[in-house]
Amino acid sequence: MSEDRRLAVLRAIVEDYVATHEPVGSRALSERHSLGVSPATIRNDMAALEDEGLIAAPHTSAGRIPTDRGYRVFVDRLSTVKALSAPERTAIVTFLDGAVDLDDVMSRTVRLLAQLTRQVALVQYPSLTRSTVRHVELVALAPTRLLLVLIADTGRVEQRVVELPRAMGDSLLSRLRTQLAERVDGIRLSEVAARVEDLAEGFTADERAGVVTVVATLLETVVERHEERVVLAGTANLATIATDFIGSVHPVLEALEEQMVLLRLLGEANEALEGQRPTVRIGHENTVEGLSATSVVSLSYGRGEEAMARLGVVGPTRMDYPVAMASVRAVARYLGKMLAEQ
Amino acid sequence: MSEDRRLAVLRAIVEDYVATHEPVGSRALSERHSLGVSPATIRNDMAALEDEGLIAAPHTSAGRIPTDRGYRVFVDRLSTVKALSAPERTAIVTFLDGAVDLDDVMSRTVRLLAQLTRQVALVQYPSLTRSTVRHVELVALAPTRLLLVLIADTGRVEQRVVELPRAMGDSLLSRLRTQLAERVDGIRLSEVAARVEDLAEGFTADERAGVVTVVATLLETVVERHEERVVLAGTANLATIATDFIGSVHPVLEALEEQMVLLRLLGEANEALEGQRPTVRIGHENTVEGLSATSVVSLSYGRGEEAMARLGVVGPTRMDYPVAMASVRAVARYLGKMLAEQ
DNA sequence: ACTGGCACTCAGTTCACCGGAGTGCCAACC
DNA sequence: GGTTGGCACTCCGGTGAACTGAGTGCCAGT
Repeated sequence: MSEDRRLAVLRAIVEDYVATHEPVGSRALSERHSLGVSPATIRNDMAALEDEGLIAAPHTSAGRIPTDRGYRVFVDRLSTVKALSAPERTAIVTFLDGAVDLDDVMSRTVRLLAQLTRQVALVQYPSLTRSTVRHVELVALAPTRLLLVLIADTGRVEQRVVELPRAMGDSLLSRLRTQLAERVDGIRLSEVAARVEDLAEGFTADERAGVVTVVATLLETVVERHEERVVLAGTANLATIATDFIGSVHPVLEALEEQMVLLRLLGEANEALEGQRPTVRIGHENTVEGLSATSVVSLSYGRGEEAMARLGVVGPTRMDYPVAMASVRAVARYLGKMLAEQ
Repeated sequence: MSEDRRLAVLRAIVEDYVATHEPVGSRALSERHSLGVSPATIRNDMAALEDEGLIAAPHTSAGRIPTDRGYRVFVDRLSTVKALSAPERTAIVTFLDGAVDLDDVMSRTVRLLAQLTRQVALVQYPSLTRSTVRHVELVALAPTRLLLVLIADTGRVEQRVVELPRAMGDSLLSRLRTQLAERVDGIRLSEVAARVEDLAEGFTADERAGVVTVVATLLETVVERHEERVVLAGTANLATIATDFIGSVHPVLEALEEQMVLLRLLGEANEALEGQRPTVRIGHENTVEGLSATSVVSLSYGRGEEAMARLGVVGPTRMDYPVAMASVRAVARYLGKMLAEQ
């Protein structure tokens, strides 16, 4: 009993099951795939695969369905990330070009990915800490109130209202503005803290209270995990495949409404981008409660070599992994390219 | 046969049906409500209500359920918008206070409303055209590239990258900045166009090309319907009540993913705020395809007298209208108050 | 090592049956 | 005239028996 054929049988089972959503039996397999052996032989292989824990039968006289471990083997050893078709690639380009600002880019990207994969898509905003400051602006709203606007080179804009302990004159404001610009424009967000900690020293005792407040707000903006924003689309795709989820769509939808959960699903952005294969987390490998029947395919995107954030799709374990992986990779690449051009 | 009692029967039917989700019969009614008459009499009333088209029987020997018209009468004539309970009111305050910026306010508001009503909640961003300009800022990104940042008094920030036909010097840039600030700071967005149309006249022929580009981008930012942003939460609540929707949740989720649809659902913000009762659109009254089995309860919110945008909830026709209306009103009021303080 | 044959298992469907909830109507009552 | 109890009728939904068919596991033969 050759190892090769057994894996071929596993692949056939995964492919058929993903296509039909029904347990697949030995006869159907021998008819639809050219395995060159009879159903009886396939049954022997299936028994072996079942012993290995790669497939399972929902009940005695039904066909087999892949287990999470079966999908794992399929993803790791039996599938290649194929390229997208030409129409799909042009779809990506036409869909994403013409976005007017970062919000627009993100929302188009997530909808595109949902449409390509027919799954729920997630896209994380470019990480603030991994980008650089394009400009920091202070706008006077009232005598004791400023608006602090931080613009990152990815196009991302963060703003905070600053309540000053006392009024700040125009001249102080413009000096502060200049000083801030000198110190942080063009600097990586992660280094901003170090650059501004002694900023107040250049000001008189009178002025310091206001300056300190501004600096504190700036640090807050830079550090905060609020930076990690994730947008999501395609929840309607959950409904069509609801039958898979044992307890209906509810727990899944619920989990997906939590930003924290989305972040955990996507995982950490890794530094090296080149040659990355999408990360696939299958079923129980996923530690988020309520999502143990789903898989996540995700990948970092970024400019050049450097990862900025992640994007991916969430779907039932019996999703079409090759398509999902190909789409995720293609979209991540194009998005990275777009952000680099900005 | 008194009109009053017939309406009391209708009210009882609506209330019971909303509570149990099951057709309600005459016996159950006489037991659970003190109508003071026997089931037989109630049956007579029910027959009359059915003739009027306010209730219907799913089949011969079942109880009755309200029709869309029945809900209409219930909402218009039989229900008052009761005040929220004290814990609910404190929940609103604690939930919304501590938001750091407008995005945060919007996302907290929509989640709050979803939680209070256990429905899908919608909140529209404060309309740009109805607010005033707090500040317009130009940030040089590159010799031929500017970032135009428009900050509205609601805290809303819009940004656009401007590609200049030729490089713009520092002095021109700062003159342009000053001129812009003079003309539009503190002005209603709707009047910005009129204020800047002749801006280029104050510049030399050389300078004009750049100025015109900036002005054009500003107008685009101000006019665009892109301004109408709607956030949504609570889609998980759809799943628990999925049984109501004939064709499952799918068409509903799909419709809710379209921004345009959300806007149509919420409707136009009306000018007068005071004493407003939430607008209720019931079942087929709703023209959006795929949502003919849902109702929408919505209301304008704003600062002082003036409406800025709308918020509301979407749910099955058999939702608890009094609760939905009360929650929508309370949240709209508090949100208006918060934005006024900014 | 592969194959055909065969007995066995078990989900899902169909069908008939029954109980219960609810109605509509009628005759009696106040 | 409005209200009530009584009663025949309808029809949904649940239960259980019988049947079908897909699929398996195993064995003996090649």
